[in-house]
This record gives sequence, C-alpha cells and structure tokens, in this order.
Amino acid sequence: MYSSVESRPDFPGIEKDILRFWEENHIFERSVEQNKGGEPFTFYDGPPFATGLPHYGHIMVGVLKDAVQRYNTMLGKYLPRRFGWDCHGLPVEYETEKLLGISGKSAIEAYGIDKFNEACRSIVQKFTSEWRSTVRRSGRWVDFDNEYRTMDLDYMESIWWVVKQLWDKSLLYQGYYILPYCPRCSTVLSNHDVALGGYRDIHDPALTVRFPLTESALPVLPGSFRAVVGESQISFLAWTTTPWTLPANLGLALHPDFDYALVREESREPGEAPNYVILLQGKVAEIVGKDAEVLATAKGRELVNLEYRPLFDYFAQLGSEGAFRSHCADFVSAEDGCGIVHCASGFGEDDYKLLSAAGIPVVAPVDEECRYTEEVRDFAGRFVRDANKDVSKYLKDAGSVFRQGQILHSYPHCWRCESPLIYRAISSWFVKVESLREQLLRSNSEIYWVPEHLRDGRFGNWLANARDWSISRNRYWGNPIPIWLCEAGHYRCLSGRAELEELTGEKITDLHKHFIDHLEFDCVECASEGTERKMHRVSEVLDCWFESGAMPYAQNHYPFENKDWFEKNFPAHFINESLDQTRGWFYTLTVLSTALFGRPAFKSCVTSGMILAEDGRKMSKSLRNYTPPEEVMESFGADAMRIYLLSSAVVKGEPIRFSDAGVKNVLKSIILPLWNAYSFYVTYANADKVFAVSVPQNPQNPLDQWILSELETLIGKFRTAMEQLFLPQAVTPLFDFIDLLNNWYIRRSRRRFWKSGRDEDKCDAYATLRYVLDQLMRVCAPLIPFISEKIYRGLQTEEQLAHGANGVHCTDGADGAAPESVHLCSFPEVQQAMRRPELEAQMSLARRCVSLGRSLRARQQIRNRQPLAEARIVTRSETEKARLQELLGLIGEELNVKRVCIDENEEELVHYSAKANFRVLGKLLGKDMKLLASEVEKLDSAGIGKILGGESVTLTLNGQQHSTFELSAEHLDIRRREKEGFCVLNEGRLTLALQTAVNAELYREGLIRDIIRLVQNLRKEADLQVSRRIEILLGGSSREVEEALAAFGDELLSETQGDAWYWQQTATDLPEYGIGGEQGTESSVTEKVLLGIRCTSV
RNA sequence: GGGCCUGUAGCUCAGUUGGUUAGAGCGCACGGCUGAUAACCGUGAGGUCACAAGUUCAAAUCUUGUCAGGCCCA
Repeated sequence: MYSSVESRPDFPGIEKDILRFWEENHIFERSVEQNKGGEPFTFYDGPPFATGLPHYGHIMVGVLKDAVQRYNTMLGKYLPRRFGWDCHGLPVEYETEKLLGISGKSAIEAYGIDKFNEACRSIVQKFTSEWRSTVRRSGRWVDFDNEYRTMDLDYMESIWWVVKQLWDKSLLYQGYYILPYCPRCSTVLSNHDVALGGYRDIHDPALTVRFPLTESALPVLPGSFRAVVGESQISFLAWTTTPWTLPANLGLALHPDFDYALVREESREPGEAPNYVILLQGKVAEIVGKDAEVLATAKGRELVNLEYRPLFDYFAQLGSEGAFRSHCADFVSAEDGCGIVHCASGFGEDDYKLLSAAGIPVVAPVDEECRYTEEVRDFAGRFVRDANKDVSKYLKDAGSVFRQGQILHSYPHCWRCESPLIYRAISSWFVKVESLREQLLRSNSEIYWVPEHLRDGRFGNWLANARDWSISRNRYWGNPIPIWLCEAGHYRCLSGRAELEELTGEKITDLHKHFIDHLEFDCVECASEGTERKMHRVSEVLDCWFESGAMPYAQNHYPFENKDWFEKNFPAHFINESLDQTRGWFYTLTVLSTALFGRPAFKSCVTSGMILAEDGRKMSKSLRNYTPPEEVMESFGADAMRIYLLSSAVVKGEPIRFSDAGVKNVLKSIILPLWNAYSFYVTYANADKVFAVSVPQNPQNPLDQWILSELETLIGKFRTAMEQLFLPQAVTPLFDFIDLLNNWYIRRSRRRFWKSGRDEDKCDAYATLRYVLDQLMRVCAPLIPFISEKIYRGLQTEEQLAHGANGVHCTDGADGAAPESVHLCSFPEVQQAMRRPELEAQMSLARRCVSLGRSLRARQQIRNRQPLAEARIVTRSETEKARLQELLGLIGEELNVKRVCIDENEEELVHYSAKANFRVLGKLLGKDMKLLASEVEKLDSAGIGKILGGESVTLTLNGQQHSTFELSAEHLDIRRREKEGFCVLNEGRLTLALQTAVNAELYREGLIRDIIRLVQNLRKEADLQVSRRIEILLGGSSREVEEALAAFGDELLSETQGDAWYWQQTATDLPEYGIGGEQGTESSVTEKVLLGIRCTSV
C-alpha cells in the first residue's frame, strides 16, 4: 500500500512533519557527508549582524543559496554549509550602550572598556534562536553548529594575518578622513547616521574676512592688478559660517574659471592709505556695495599661489611647508560668499583633499569633545561652536573682519542627541585601494555576474573609481589593529598570536582590546640605535567590513590551519547577496583577495534585488505594510514562498513587490497540481494494488513516449538554467511541464488507469507516471524541498519505506535501494535516448487541433458532451499531415467526434491573403521593400493558391534596385480567413472544420453521456468508492431516452461501474433531471429523465 | 549632482541577431467540461510598448534627450 493521500492537504503541516523527518534522520548531514570524496563546491555565506533579526532580504538570499546548494549537492559535489556571524562594530556597541544606560566614549571609558566589551560579547548572539527557527522553517539547510564568528580567537588571528599581509605589501598607511562627528557623543557618525538625524535649520554667524597678501605676493599679481594697487595693501575676501575653523586656516581656494575683481575699499578714515580687496566679480555689488568700482579682473587661475598673512600665528611655521597661499579648486561655488573659500584641512573634506594634495600637513586642534587644544592658546578649552563669538571678536579687534552677519541654513544633526554635527579630520588607517584599481578590474573580469550588467556597470565602475579604504575605527568592540608603535615613531605589525606571545612572554587567550592593549614590548629599531623604548598598540580597532571581507581566510583560520584545503578551494564557486552589497561585502571581498592573492574571492555572484512591500515602499514594521515571513510560511507554506521568490525578477537584481496573493498563486499553480498528480497515482495504484512498479521499458503508447521525452527536455532546461544560476529559467519550464503532465498526459491517460485487468498498456501507464513523478520530484527538490520530499516518499509503499529498500527503480544506492530522502538522490541526467523531439512537435500540434476544435464548439454553442460525426483537419504541410496521422484517435476522443480526417484541399474552407515576409525579403530588397509589399497585398486568393501550389509569379516593381521580382511561397506570409457558412477555424497553417449536424443516433448518444454524468454525480454525492458497483434506476416519458438506453445502455453501465439498469415509465419516487439541449442548461433542455442509483455490492 | 537598473494589458512579468496581428499568468465577464483535481478548458474585453527626436525599407528592440520609479554613491 501507498500511504493514502489527503485530498485537501495542509501544506504547512506537511512541511513541519518533513522538518522533523529531516532532523530525526539527519538527512542534511548525510547529504553533505555522502559526497565527502566528491568534487568540492565552495560557497561563502555573508555574515549578518548578530544583533539583527532575519527579514525578507535575508530569507530571499537564503532561499536562493539553498536552491543552488541543494542542486549542486545532488550533482554529487561536496558542499558543507557554514553559517557565520558579524559580531563586532558600532551596532553592537550602540545596543550595549542602550542596555547599560550609558552614552558616548567618555562614558564607556568611565564604565571600563573591559566590562563594556564583555557586555558586547554577551549580547552578540541575542537573536540566534530567532535566526535558527526562521531559517530552519524556510527549508534552508545550513550548519549552525559549526558557525564562524568574527569575534572568535581563531577568526581574529587570521584577520591579523591579513592586516600583516597588507602591511608587508606596503598597502597600509595612516591618514585622515573627514567625517561628521558628534561633539556631545564624542563619536564619528556614518553617512547612514547623518541620514537618520537629518538636516534642520539653525542660525550661524556669517563672517567675511580679509586675508591680506604678503609683500612677496605683490610681484606675482597679474599686471592689471599690480598697476592699480602699487604698494598698497591688498586682501582676499573669504566668507565662512564656521568662524571657529579660522584658527586652523591653511589656505584659500578660488575657482580657476571664475572672474575675480579688484575693488578699492572705502577708507574708514580720511587720509588712510587705500585698501584693496579681491573677490568674485559677481559678488562685488552685494558684498562691497552697489557703487563699488571694479578696477581690474582676472581669472581664478591667474591668482594662485599668492601668499597671505595668517590670521593667527598658531601654525605660522607651516608657511614654510606651503600653507597660507591661494589655490585653484573646482569645488568653489559662485552661490554663497565671495567665491573664495577659506580652507582648514582638519575640518572639511574638500579642504583636506586640496591642501593635502599640496603637501600641507593636516591641522585639527580640537580634542574628543571638540574643545580647542593648547595649540590654540587664546581659546584653549573652549568648545568650538561656543568659541565662534570669541574668534569673531578677536578678528574684529585685529581689523580682519570685513563684514559680520548671520545666516539661517540647514545643517546636519546627531540622530541621538540632536547636537549640530561637526566635520573634522579623524586619523585613520587606510588600504591603498587606489593603487590596486587595475588589478581589481582584472579580478572582476574573471567573475560571472548575475545580472551580467553589474560587472561593467555598477560594480566595475565602483572599482574603477575606488578610493582608499578607511579600515579603522576609534572604538572598542572590534578586532584591534595589530600595529604597535614606539615613541620614536617606529611601527611594527604583528602577524598573529605566537608573535605577540613571544614578544611579551604572556599567554594570549583573547585578542580583544582589553586583553592586549596593556601589552608592551621593546622596540627593536630603537634597540639597534642603542636606545630602549617600549612599543604600545595603536588605539584603533578594525571596521567590521574588513572582517567580513576577510571571511574566506578567517573562517578557516588560514594560514594557521587548513592551508592546503583553502588554497585548493579558493576562490569560492558561488556567493549570493542582495544588491546593496555591491559596495559592501562584494567589494571588501574583492579588495582583500586581490591585494592578497591577485584574484577574485568568488567565481560567480548572484545579486538579488530588494524586496519591497506590496505598496511599492520599503517594508516597514511600523507601517505594517507586509505580512511577516513566519506568517506567510504558516498560511501557504515555505515551498510556496520559496518558488514565488525564485521565479521572480528579484533573482536578477530587480526589486519586487512581495505579495501574499502571489505566494497563494504559486501554491495554486504549482504545488497543488503536483499534489493532484501524485494523489491520482496513489489513488489508482492503491485501488489496483499496483505496488511493484518498474522503470518504463520501451512503452508503446505515444503518450508515454511523449511525456518521457518532455521530462528529459525539462531536465535539460533545468540543468542549463541552474548552471547559469538563472532561476526563473528553471522555474518556467517546470510550470509548463506540470501543466502538460496534468492537463494532457494524465487527462488523456485516465482511461488507461481505470480499465479493469492488467494489460501491458496499463502497466506502462503506471510505470511511466510513477517514473515521471519520481524524476520530477528530484528536479523540484532544490526549489521546493518539502513537497518534493513528501511526494518522493509517498511514491514508495509503506512496506518499502519501513524496510528501507525499494529495489525496483530509480535507484541511487549501491544496494539497489532508493534513498530514503529525495535530497539524498542524485540529480537526473538527461537521457538523450528518451528524447523524441518529433513526437513533442506532434503532440503540440495535436493540442493545437484540439484547442481549435474546442473553440469551434464554443462558437457554435455545441456542448462537448454531444458527439459529432466528423472533424476535418486541413493543412498543406506534408510534415504536419504526417505528424497528425498517428494522433487522430487521440484528437477525436478529446473532441468527442466519431471520425477525424486530414485533408489538404483548404481552398474550400479558407480565403488566402498574403503579406510580404519582411524578414526574408527585407535583406534582398532593401529600399524596394515597400513597393513589393504593396504589390503582394494586391494578390488574390486564387493567385496565392497557385503560389502555394509551387508556381512562381513575377511582379513588376519599377523600383530603385529591382524592376521585377520573382515571387515564390517562401517570400510570403500567408494568412487564412475562414469562408462564411462553414464551421471552420484557422490558426496559422492549420485549419479545422467540424461537421455540426446531429442525427438521431448522435443525439441519443449525447443523452447517454448526460445520463452518465448524472450518475457519476450521484455516485460522488453518495461518496462511493471508485470500485463500488451499482444498479441504475431510470424512468420518465421520453421516447428518446428510452431509445437511447436501448442503443447505448451497455456504455452507460461500463462507464459507471453499473451492473444493470432498469427502465420504468412511472418511477415517481425518483428525482427528475433535465438533459439534452444545445448547452445542457436548464433553459434549453430537451428531455427529462427520472434517475436514481443503488449499491449492489458491499 | 554622479553611476547603475527599470518603465510593455487592471496587476505580475516574457519578448531571440531590428522584420509588420506585441505574448503568458493572475484578475474580470460569459460559456463549457468534470469519478484524480476547492480543479480544468474555451471565448471576450483590456496596449499610443513612459514621452520626444534620430538611424533604417522596417524600431518595444539601436542612438540621443526628457520624464517617472528603484538602488548605491556624493
């Protein structure tokens, strides 16, 4: 016996049973284990933050990863699947700060870095159990027990090794990064944080300041300026809304293409020497005054490298290094201020880039709380924003202020404490990515991208314009940068634990900051110079992106362990994450692998699109605009959700709007039909007691041959799509195949299963259907692992399952037994011998004929139950005629006609018209195409008939290139139109005509078909088993019904498992039914019959 | 502001190297069929292929521009 099949299956319930089955029998572990000697397939799982919950984005990539992994496992590849967690970084620190009720760096340091870090460690895996349960429920097989964590000692040690490699290759350097910084929280903010906090309007001072040129600058001025100014004082005018940055001013920037004006300032006191200023010509009226006279102009580029006197003397010594001069820069705007920008390299990104390119050192004289340091002695200890007034006053007293005002502008604020942010230079360690650009592009060219455009598009562009990568953070919970420094400025980068132990004599059990920051050792270089100095670790920790990018090495504790294995299996065959990782993980993986090994870290990458809510917006918990994944899986099942996602555009990097209705739809169009096919097989096999079904051996029935051929075609398409990692092209053929199986193979084969006895054809039918289902489940298994497991196992009898030996077919095991799980099977190979392309074409033609016939019946309002005498299929094509010949019986049965014949004389039934075949003729005729097209349209039906018959016709064109053209059939695109008065329908080369006349005999046969259906309905209502036998009681006054029974009574009995029928004209105890009529509807019935059934056997 | 992607039926999407009736599924309406199927089949309505210009005998398809949406970056 096969287990009986629930007719209304509870898919989520089934899935949970399957999950239990997998776990109890360790199917996942065994599926990996059994391939241990096989070719390895390397996969890298991108680590999610250990402090977040899984969302649809994770589920999407999880499902895709799972499908690819299951598929490759079924190909026999060895594919362990380690999960990983990203455990370090600011998100964890924020969580911990919240938990401890503290905020900011000084608070953390007061609390104690050791306690703080341990608190971070303890909350890191807060959400592990939620992850496990959601991932498990989605059907994704992944090894959680052997997961890697970026905070583990081995992982961290490998990261040190990676840093050391970069160090040895001189790819690391210390520089500055200008970042938004919150003075109150004493922390750097990411751009994401800035977006969170948003911009708001605040009032700031607006100060216009004179920067007087030194005497040495005068000879360098453009001649026109020199002529006006002579020996007088001349100043640049610059404008700022952050006066506090002026003490750190080290340069001025002008736009090379703008026009700058020389203007004479009004004397403040009579007799005073004249004073001149330079500013943007377009701003003269606004800033100096309407009446101000422009005495000379020059382009910005003519005014560069002019030395001016620093406003403050704090950094005056930098004048010798190039500070206090004018520069050209494109970022200068003509909108605000004077068109001259005051540059403080410590407090602005543009400023920093400009001045550091000119070789001027960075100056950022503020502490962690953004108070001036001692360097700015007049304001030391003052919070910079508060010092704006002091600075302004100081400059005013010094006579430097040209104008003072206020401005209301939008300005970024901290999302946590709402303080206005400050841009400031942060010292950071960088990887010299810019020097690697060419190698990065070379690595990228080796990667197979889905979608393809990412390679040269988004990712390629990003690499081509890559900037040096800041990898350090001034934080606590992270992997400490393994660089030690002595007071003499000597650096030493360590490569691992052993080296540190050797240098310090300490046993190292943990590499986190609070375990190693106190460790010091002697500086070797100093020693060689004869002095003795200690080295201390630099304070920074690594950005967590560095750690995830180094995951290929670190998860294997490379090179400390697994050296050979890693080197043989790098790069990974496959990774998959969503589009936002192009600049994230994909990038960091590629940078590190290229820097270390000169290769990409992965050979192929599928980039999924973003998952949006049904309303097209981002999924948002507060908006409640989506159903949580757990609930979707609870109502429709994980399989439905999986195949919905995998068949969508999201796997080619486009966004989708996730819709519950879409999931429900695939449940109806894929999962349920599969279930129905399975249920059909089991129902009849159980009723027929057909349990030992073999692989079909050369079946003779074309239906069997055909579906077996279609199966091979499916396997081929599926494999190709999976090799190309393009899932929708695997799913579409699957959809199509399921339709063919249900709505053609099973429908057309039903009677083969019903008939009594056990002839060869019936055995072939069982063998074929079981084989097809079994193979189909193996094909589906990677995509919909639950239902395919359920059906795969359901296709084995309870005895076979109990004894673990199937022994009859589709075996994988050496002992001839079918594996107990579909996921332990190998993926079907394409068996070319089974392919019958010609038969597939034949069947598709037959299906088109049937479709035409059905459409004709609908048009003529003749119900399908009414038998008709004849259908004529008309085609001139010899191939089509030959193809149809073998399937006439099948077509006749499906169309309920007594006879189907093939005819080639279509001219009786259709008119021809013709259009030029542009595809063929366009290349031949070029510009004369239009002429010919209009000539062709003039052809009449008879003329076209002749051409079809093989004659050719010469058309006169009088065209530019051709005066005549000899036309034959292949130059034409023939259209057919049905002639009036015939019951005929045409589609392309195929025409079908129905004989619609219904004679008495056909009419009576139709009546019997109506009665058969009524009886079947009664049986169904009475819930009778298929095999229960009945007697049929009939009555009424209809002569036609009586005659029909006399003629077709036997057919009635054989169709309904009837033993006998009885006719009584006055059977008043029976209900009455209307039958016959054109449409069989109540209003058009032509006969009435009294009808009842009773069982004869128990 | 820059890069990349997308715009085709009410909805979700196919659409080959340019070739003349632009397809499918869902939904809707009507009809049919039904002893595996809470299924299925047929018919119908519904399109300025975002817009504009260009290339071409011929453009949903190639080029340019515009508009709208998405993602990333600034």
